[in-house]
This record gives sequence, structure tokens and C-alpha cells, in this order.
Amino acid sequence: MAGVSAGTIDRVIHNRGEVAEITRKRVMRIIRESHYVPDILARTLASRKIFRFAVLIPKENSDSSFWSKPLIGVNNALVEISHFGINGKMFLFDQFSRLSFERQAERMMQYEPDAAIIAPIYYQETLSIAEKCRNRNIPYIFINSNLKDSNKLGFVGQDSRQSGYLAARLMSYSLRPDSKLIVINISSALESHKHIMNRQAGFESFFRENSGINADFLVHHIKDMDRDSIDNSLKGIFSGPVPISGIFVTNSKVYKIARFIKERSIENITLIGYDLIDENIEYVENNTIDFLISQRPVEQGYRGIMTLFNYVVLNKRVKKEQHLPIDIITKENYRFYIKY
Amino acid sequence: MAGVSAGTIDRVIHNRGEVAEITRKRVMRIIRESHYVPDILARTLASRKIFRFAVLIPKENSDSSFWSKPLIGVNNALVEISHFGINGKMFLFDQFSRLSFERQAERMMQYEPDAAIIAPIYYQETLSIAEKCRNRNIPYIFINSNLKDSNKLGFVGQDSRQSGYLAARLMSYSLRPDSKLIVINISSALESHKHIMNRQAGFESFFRENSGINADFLVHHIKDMDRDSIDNSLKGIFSGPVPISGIFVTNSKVYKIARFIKERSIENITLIGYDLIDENIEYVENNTIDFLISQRPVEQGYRGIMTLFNYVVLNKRVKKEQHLPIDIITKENYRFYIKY
DNA sequence: ACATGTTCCGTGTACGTACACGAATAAAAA
DNA sequence: TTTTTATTCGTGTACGTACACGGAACATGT
Repeated sequence: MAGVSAGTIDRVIHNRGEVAEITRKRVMRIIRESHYVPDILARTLASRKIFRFAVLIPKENSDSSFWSKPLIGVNNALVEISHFGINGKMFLFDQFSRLSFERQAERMMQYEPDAAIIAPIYYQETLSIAEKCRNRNIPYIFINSNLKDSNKLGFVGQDSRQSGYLAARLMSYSLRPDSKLIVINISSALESHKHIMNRQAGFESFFRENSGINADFLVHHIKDMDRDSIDNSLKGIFSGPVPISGIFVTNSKVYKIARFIKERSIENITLIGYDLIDENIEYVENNTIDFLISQRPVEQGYRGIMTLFNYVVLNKRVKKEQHLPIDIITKENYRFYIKY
Repeated sequence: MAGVSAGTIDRVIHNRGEVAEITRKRVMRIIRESHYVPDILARTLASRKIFRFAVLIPKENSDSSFWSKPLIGVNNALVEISHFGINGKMFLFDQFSRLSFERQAERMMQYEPDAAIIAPIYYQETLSIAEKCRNRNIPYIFINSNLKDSNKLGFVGQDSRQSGYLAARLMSYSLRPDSKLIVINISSALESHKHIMNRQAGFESFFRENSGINADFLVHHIKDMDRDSIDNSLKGIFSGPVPISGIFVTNSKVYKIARFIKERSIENITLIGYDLIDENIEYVENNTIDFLISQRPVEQGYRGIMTLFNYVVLNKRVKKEQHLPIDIITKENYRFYIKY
């Protein structure tokens, strides 16, 4: 159509130069007008390029199997797009070690990826690695928790504030007069876990905004996560004079609270926590945990990879903020959510 | 590796004959041992075959926009796999007309698809079309509601009984003593809507199995869906002496009940229904509907196409029963679910 | 005048597979 | 023996793209 050979078209498409400006213009116009789109299959077949995707997230730890889930989603996605010449490499760090994060981040850069998924657990260190990515033109997205960073390609995760708000709504259904609610944060480093604070804030704001619903609640922080510390804290909480009608645990450690309640056969407590991990399922099964809020960890990993794929390989535009649904999990529906 | 040319390998792979048995065996062995997998990209590029996928589902109607959702999912999937030479064609029938179903089914067969998605609204007619598909070796899957049929490739939808069971659990949280629950089926042809009956059965069995929870409930059928009929039925229901603490509507028509409740400013009713359609969102927003149970209609369509794709094009094995999660929708989280 | 450089473009081969065609060989028929 | 037929296999081209290579045309320098 343009009166030139395929070679010239190719040079135009890839901005490889060596094309007269007038010809380039002509080719561009025809491409536009005829809605030509390169065949991605033929393209991958011909180009022997292997794309490298890096994933920098915490490794699963004994305290929570949460981070094994996004990894599953990542692998699912990698299998799905395996034909397109894509290599994925995981860089798993110790969630509780800043040093480990830095080490893996360093290793990731040495891998020289074409794109990356990052779980921004440590604020400063994340900014540093993000800066490096930007300098080397490596697009990156954040997963699970967000970070203000105008250079990021996107974010995949949950609106944590809204999830706390939702938890409060669920709590409100079983609220009894003359009783109170407890919010429990279980974390050794609360300040670096912004999403925990957001969940609490959302929970609180529900009762502020719905003043018709009368609710007293207390917030507790538990720093040490061993059994004795938990038990002692809870004993203190339960020894008060006012009966407790509900407990909201702001992360996946809710099973630690459930164990206490179950062992002592405490009744009439609506218990709400986060994440469909194995440790929690047991207590959902036996009705100790009433609701879990899940953030589709598997889908987070899946969408993370797919976003990189769409952007890097297919040259598509991608959504900057991808908020996954706030899934409400109960004994009756949890088994359908395990693969999400 | 086998000492033969690509042509022979090709004949072996496609069972095209004209290969000596001993060579065939040798090639097969090498394929197995070296884990050779044909490159889908090159395959699609070389073979000019166009696959035809047919979709036989109800068209959106004024009474419910539900069926517009699976269509979105279908189209999403078709776009995603568009490189692989796949044509999709929709055959939309009038949900309330048996004849329309038959007509579109007939048109579908004339299209001569390579695979099909069918919403089995009419029992006998579905069996008939399924039989035809089987005779012509057209794999088909059922969507949204299931049907016992050992020849189907699979089913994508929700466990309706379990969803009713879950609704009962949700109801139990706000149960007040000395009040009762109402179950309302709104349907002109209850017998052909098996899933409605299943939902009701699940709801009832919850209270049977959890005898600790004391609940009286009544079941009402409403056949005519116009406003006056609904209003009259509800007036009858609300005129009883025992206060009502909750209403469970077994399908997406819950907005018709919500309208009644909202207009009369009736308070303290937990209202639970199905499906995140526009008509219902309004009443979720203003707190009239407490919970909606959603069946991921968009994902149903998406998964339907993807299942056909995996089976027909990629020659993968597919799961026979794909139960999508029973999503619990509230005012706080509904906006995240709209695209599912 | 010639050599050299620059700009622009066409050609050829490759990617891994599908498939039509025909060649080689062996077996059967004449 | 020759001819025919069946069986088995290799070859060539195509799919739509990427990219190396080299050639043509023209400009620049000596």
C-alpha cells in the first residue's frame, strides 16, 4: 500500500531510523487509516527476545502463609503467557528483615529485568529501588500495599480503609446494647504497616459516620506475637466489666485470637479478621471466626504479571490503580475462594 | 532426533496416517521423552483455521439486566484470545419464550460452531440441542444453571443451594426474638427455574441444621411481577401480627421488594437478594438491601469462553464443574464487584 | 575525475508449524 | 521382466514478523 517493502515498514514500526521522513509519514498514515495492528504471534515467533519479569515479595513465613498466595497467581500467569517468551524470577525476602529486603532488591537489579513487581514493605528502601528502576527504564508495579510514587506503572491490591469500614458494617449487625467492641492490631512494627492503620481508621469512621448505631470500642496493640503475650493481653481485655460483643483483628493474625476464644469456649463474640490462610480456615470451620476479609492474594499476583505483560509485551495501556474486591468470607463460602 | 523430516513428525502429531507404524512409535516416544510441546503461536500462524464459538444465552430484558453481564465477559475473553483466529457469535433468545430459545438454537446449529456455550433455560429443548451437538462433535458447556448431562464439556456457575444456605447465615446475625423471616420467590415459571428452588432449599436447611438458632419463616411465591401484584402480596405479608426481621428474595428481583419497603419507610428489616444489577444497586446504596449475593456473571462468560479455548484450541483438559465464589455484596464493597 | 561516505531501501533468511505435492521404495499384478 | 499400485517419506512454500546484509542513489571530499 505504501509502495515500500516489508523491511521499510518494519523500520518505521520500530523507530529504527534509516527511513526518509516523507516515507515514514506515509507509512504511519496508512498504518493508522487501515487500523493495522502487528500480529503478536508472528512477532514473538520472529523475535527471539526473552522478557524477564522479576517479583520482589516476602517469602512465606511460619507466622502466616499469606505470601505463598500471590506467588501462586504469579506462576499461573507465567504459565498462561509462557508461549510469549517470558522468564519470571522470584526474589523472596524475609518480611521482618530490612536487610533481607535490600539484598533481594540488589539481586533483582543484577538480574536486569524488563519489568518488576514489588511489595513495598519497607518505605525508604522501596523508594530507593524504585529510583533505580526508573533510571534503568524498568517499569514496576506495587502489590498488596500501595505507595505514593508517580513513576510507578501501577498498583494491585485492596482499598484497606474501605475494608475496615466494611468490617464495621458487618459488626453492626450483631451489636448488642451495653456491650463493646474491640479492635486488635497484632504487629511488631505497626508504623511500617500502613494498611493496618488504614483498616482501623476505616472501622472507626464507620461508627463516626453512622451515629445512629451506638457502639463503644477500644483499640489494643499487641506487639509480641508469641502465645503467652497474646494470652496475657486477652486476659486483660476480657477481665473488664462490660461484655464484649465483637472483636476486629486488623490482619491475618486473627487465628491467634480465635484460639484463645475457642479454648475458653467464650460465646457470643463476633470475630472478624483478614485473609483466607490455612491457620484461619480452621476457626472459620468451627464458627469461631465469623467473617474473614480477603484481598484475593492469588489474583493480586496474577494481575501483577498480566499488567506487566500487557504493558511490556503487548504495548497496551494499563490501569494505574487496580483495586481488587473486598471479599467477605464465611464458613459457607470460603471453599470457593481458596484459589483466588 | 527421530531421523525423519518435519513432514513426518507433522503426520504423526495430527494422526494423518501415511507413517510406518515403527516410525510412528519412535516419534511418539521421542516426543514423550523430550517433553515436546507444539508451539501454539507457530501453529496458529501456519494453520489458517478459524474457530467458531457460539454463545446461546438470554438477551437482556427490561425486567433484569442480568444477562448483559455474561456477554461482557464473553467479549472480554474473545478480545484476549483474538490473535488465535477465533470468531464468536452470539445467539440471544427471549428468556420467557420457549419458541425463541428453539429458534436461536436452530440458528446456532446452522452457524456450525466448533464449540458452544449454552444457558439451559428450557430443560427439554436444551437436551435436544445438546444431543445435536453431541452428534456433530461440538463440545458445549452450560452456563449459570446446571443440568445433568454426562456429555457436556463442563459447567460454569454457582452452587445455588449453598448460596441460599449462606443467605440464611447472614440473616441469622440480625435475627430478633419473636419475629419471623420471609422467603419470597418471584417468578412466573418456578418449575423451570431449578436454581430458585435450590436457593430456597439451602436457606431452609441452614435453620434445620442449626437448631440452636430459633427462626420461624414463611415462604411466599409471587407469580406476577407487575407493581400492583407485588404490592398486594406484600401488604398481605406485612399485615400479619408477628413482626418481620428479615426477607430473603431468591433472585435478582429483590429491588421490587426493596421499593415497597423504602416507599413505606419500613425499618429494621434485613433484606437479602441476588445479583448486582443496576436495579438493585440503588437500594444497596440507600441501605434498603443489606446484602446481595452475586454469582460473578461477567466471569461466568469469561470462563465459559476460556474453557472452550483451552479445550478446543490448546487441547488442554478442563474442569467439569467450575463453581464460582458466592460473593457477598454490601454498600461498602459493591463498587469493586461491578466488573466481575 | 575518482574515491569515499551517507542516506534510504529491498532482499533473504529465520522463527516453528501446516499442508500440498511428488519422489522413492517396496509390494503386487501383469 | 515390466508395469501398476500402495506405502512411506522428504521437499517446498506459506503464515506475519524481525533483522542482518548489501545495493542503489546521491552527496561530499580530494
